[in-house]
Amino acid sequence: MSEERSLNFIEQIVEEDLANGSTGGRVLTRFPPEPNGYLHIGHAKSIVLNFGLAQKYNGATNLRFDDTNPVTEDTEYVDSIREDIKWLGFTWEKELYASDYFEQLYEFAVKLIKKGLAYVEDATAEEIAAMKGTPTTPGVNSPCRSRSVEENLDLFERMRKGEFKDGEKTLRAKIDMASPNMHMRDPLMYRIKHAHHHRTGDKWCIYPMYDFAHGQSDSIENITHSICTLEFIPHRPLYDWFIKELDIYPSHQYEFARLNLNYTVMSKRKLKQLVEEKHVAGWDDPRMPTISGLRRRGYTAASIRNLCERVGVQKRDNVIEYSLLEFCIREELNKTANRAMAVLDPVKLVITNYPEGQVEELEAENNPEDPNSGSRKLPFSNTLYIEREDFMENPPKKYFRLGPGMMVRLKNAYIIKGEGVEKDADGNITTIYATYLPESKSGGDSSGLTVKGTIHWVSAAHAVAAEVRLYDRLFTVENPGAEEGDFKSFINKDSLQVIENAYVEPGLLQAKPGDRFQFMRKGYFSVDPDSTPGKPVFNRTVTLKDAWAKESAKAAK
RNA sequence: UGCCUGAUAGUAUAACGGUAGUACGACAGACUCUGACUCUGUUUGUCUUGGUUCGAAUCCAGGUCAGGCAACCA
Repeated sequence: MSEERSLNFIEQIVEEDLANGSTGGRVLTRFPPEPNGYLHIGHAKSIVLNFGLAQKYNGATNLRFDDTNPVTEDTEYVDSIREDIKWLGFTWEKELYASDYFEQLYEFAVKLIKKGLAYVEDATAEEIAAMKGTPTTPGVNSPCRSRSVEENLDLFERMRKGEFKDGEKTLRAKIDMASPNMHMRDPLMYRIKHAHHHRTGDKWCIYPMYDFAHGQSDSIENITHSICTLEFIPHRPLYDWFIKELDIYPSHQYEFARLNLNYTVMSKRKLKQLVEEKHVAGWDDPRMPTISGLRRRGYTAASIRNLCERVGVQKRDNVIEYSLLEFCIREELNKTANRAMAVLDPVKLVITNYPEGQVEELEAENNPEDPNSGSRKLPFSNTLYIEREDFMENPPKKYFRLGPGMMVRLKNAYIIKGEGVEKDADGNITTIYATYLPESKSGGDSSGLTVKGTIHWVSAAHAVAAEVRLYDRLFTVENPGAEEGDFKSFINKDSLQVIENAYVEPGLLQAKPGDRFQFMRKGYFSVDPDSTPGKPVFNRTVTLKDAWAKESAKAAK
C-alpha cells in the first residue's frame, strides 16, 4: 500500500523550506507551554505536531517553558508538563526556560532604546488603554514617546534596580499608534512586578511581556518553525518587527487551529475553576480533558496521538466529536486488552441441578483478537452472580437473554435455562433459579443446541469485590463555553457513578494500577491508583458499542 | 463599521485547473460462545453571485456568514 497521506499545510511549508534551503536544511521546533496549569488534549495536538514534524524531517524539538509571568506560574506545573510529554512518547532536545534569557532580553531592550525604538512610559494601565484608541479609531502618541535615549536608558536601568513600584513604569516599543493592527500600537515590552519567580527568585522585578520574549527566545534557539495557534496571527507582524530591528536569527511563526472537543471545556482558566471549586477531584480527574485525566481514565498515549493525527492540521475552527476519541481507544484496546468477567449490578443465580460444593476450572480465552494472549482458568460453581439486566420476567421481543423458560449460554461455561425467581417483600428479585445442560460445556458442546444470547458471570464464592467508577461526559451540552451564562451550570451531575460492590473474576485481584481490561459486554476499564491490595478500583474508560441499548431505547418510544 | 483568518456530508479531513474521495457518526443487513469485533450496503456535501477557462471546490471580483484583534495574560 503506497497510499501516502497528503501533507498538511505546515508540512508543505517545511518541505518547501527544506527544498530551497531557507532554513539551512534544518527543522527545529519548540513546544512552549506556560507553566500555569496542566496540559490538556489541545496541547497534545500541538505536541504531536511539533515533535512529529521534527521526527519526520530529522529535526529536533525543544521544550521551552514560557515563564515570563511569575505570579501565575509554579514548579508543580513544570513537573506535570514534563511528565505528560514523556508519557505521550516524546523526547525533547533541550529543556529551556524563557527566564534563562532574561539577561539577554534586557540587553535586547537596551539595544532598541538606543536605536530610538523603545521608550519608558509613565502612564497607568488605564491611561495607556485610553491612548491606544480602538480598532476603528487610531490611538494617540504618549507624551513619553519623545523622551531622549539617555533618559530612557537611565529610567529603564532604574526600573530594573527596583526604584519603582509595580505599574509605575513600563517599557514600550515605538512603532505606530495609528496602525490598524492594535498589537503594533506601541506594545508593552516590560512591566514591573515585584514578585517571586519560581526559577529566578527575586533577581528580577521587571519581566518581559509575551511579545518581547517569545519570538526572541525562538530566535536565540534558532527555531526554524515556530508553530502556534490562530489567535497569535495578529502578533506575527510584531514578532517579525522585533526580529528585524534586533537583527537576530529570523525564526518564523506559523499558525494552526487549536483542537476543540465537544462536551468539554478546554480553556486553562475554566479547567482551573473546575479543580479549584471542586467540581472534579483534581487536574487528573478521569473526566477532565487533561492529559493526566485521560491517562487516569485509561486512555493510552497511542490513542491520543492517533486522534491528533486523524484530526489533521489546518486553519479553520473545528470541534472534534468525542466519539472519534472513543473510537481511537476502542480500536486499540480491542486488540490489546485482555478480556475479563465483571458483574457490575449483581443478582444471585443458583443452578439447581449442579452439584452443590462442586467447583470446576473452566478455560477462558484472554483475547480472541490476539492469538498470543493465551488463556486462563475460571472457577465455576452452582451459585453465580450475573448482571441484573440480563434477566427479565416478562422480556420483550428480541431479548436474547435469560427469562423464565429461556435459554442462554454462560460465557465459557454451560447453557442454562431460567426456571424461577425468589423476591423480597418489595418485589425485587433476590435469586434466580436455573438448570444447566451438562453436555453443553464450552469447548465440548454435544447438546446440539444453539442459543442466541451469551452472558457473563462470576462464581459467587470465588468472586472478588471491587469498586467500579463509571464516567460519563462532564457537560450536558456540546459547547459549554459558548452557552449563555455560567458554563458550570451545564455540568453533568451524573458524570460519575460509583459502584461500591461489583464482583470481578478472581484473577483481577492481582491487577496493578494502569492495567487495562475489557469487561466483557460492559466496556474497557483500567485500574485506578486508588486500588488497595484487597479491593481493586476500576475506571471505565469507555463503554462498548451497545446495539441492544439502541434497540430497547427505540422500543421504549 | 477598521484590520486579520477562515468557509467541502452531522463531525473532521482530502482533492493544489481535469471522475468530489476517506474516516468517525447515523441507518440497514450478514456473522458472532461479547447485542463487542469483523464484513456488506445506504444516506447526506463544495456559503453565495458574477467572471476567467474547453473545463472551477480549486484562479479573479463582489457579497454573506463565522472566528480573532483594543490584558502591565500567554
